[in-house]
Amino acid sequence: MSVQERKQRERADRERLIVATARELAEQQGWDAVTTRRLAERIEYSQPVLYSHFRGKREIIGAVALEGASEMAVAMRSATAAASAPRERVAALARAYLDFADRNPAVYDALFQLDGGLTYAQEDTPEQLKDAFAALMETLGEVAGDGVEPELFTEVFWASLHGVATLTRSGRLLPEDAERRIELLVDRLAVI
Amino acid sequence: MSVQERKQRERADRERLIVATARELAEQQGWDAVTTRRLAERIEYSQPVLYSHFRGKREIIGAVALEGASEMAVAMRSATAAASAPRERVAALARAYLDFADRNPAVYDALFQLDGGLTYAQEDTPEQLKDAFAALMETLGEVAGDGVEPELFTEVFWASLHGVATLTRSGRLLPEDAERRIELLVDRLAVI
DNA sequence: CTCGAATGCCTAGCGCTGCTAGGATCAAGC
DNA sequence: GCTTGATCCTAGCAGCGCTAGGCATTCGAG
Repeated sequence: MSVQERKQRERADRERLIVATARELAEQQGWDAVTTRRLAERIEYSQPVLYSHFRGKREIIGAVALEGASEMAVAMRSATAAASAPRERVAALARAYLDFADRNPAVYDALFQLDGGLTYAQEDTPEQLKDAFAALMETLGEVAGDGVEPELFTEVFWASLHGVATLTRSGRLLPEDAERRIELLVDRLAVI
Repeated sequence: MSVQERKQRERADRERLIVATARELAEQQGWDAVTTRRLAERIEYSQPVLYSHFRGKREIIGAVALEGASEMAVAMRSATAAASAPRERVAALARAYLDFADRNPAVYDALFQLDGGLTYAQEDTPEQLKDAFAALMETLGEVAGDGVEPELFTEVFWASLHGVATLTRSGRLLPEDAERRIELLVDRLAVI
């Protein structure tokens, strides 16, 4: 039995290596540079090995996305934990969100721009994604305002942050006014 | 001279044909299906002809984007012209924006998701893009609220709409609550 | 201990992509 | 009538995601 266990462990290790390497490569040179050939070379296996772990490139993106969702949830919760007043918590959340997108563009793309084969906003949505949304809602739910469902409010706030994040990174918004945009969003959307 | 003029005219016609065909193909089957081979076949010329008009696929996407920007500006202006009260104008604008994104997903991608080699928010930004932003600002500038620059407010509102548009289309937001999201955004962001 | 079965991995290759070099064809100008 | 230049095509390059097929190695049964 011990031999089988070792093999399973090694296989799991290799799978983690694939995901970590894909992520690293994507952060360094963008997702376009993450080709199955380059990825295989970096993990020092042949291409077909990738397909014994994942159905294809899409699933590898999905794996990076799930990893990123967990990290993002942690980042947002720890940012909001430090603030006590609701308004400051929301601002801290918004900053944490945009900061994560800024520091981990490839992970952010895997999560919200690319097709990682994941389902969102459904029952079979992966736990990591549900939890990241839950992390948003924990802070945003209490500033939704009367008669507005926390879910709906969270979606709208999230969409706004997402718009700012993506338009900024693609050069469609200039980064200079980032902080002022956050302030405006928080002040207008959140009901204190 | 007349011969040369005819040739120039034919060349311009062919360029329009390329852009129109690329757009059509993208709307029908997505941008991934717009390959230089397929595009060349549809316009009944060989591949290299495309490169005598555009530097590459990216520039073709950019051309579709510029065309789309003009149409979007028209759509937004005609939608807001019908409404008299500021609040209704803003709501009409938001609906027109999201409606355009919904009806012309490939064009919207060319404009705001893909790399069409265009510059945004700069001096050398193409007129069509500046004008589309101007169309937004015409309506949004008057509900920015005291002490908030119309430009900044327009950017934030636009980013929010963009977030809703992209997250909805990629299945990350469910389309059912679309109208309620619009109402919430308008009510909270716009200062009447 | 031996031998067939199963596993793990690699080489090679398919059909596709964006893009380009080089040659054929045809019209314009002297 | 010949040359020159523009126009367009065929053919091909390197790289892409993905997979078929075969070679070792390891495992389990006799």
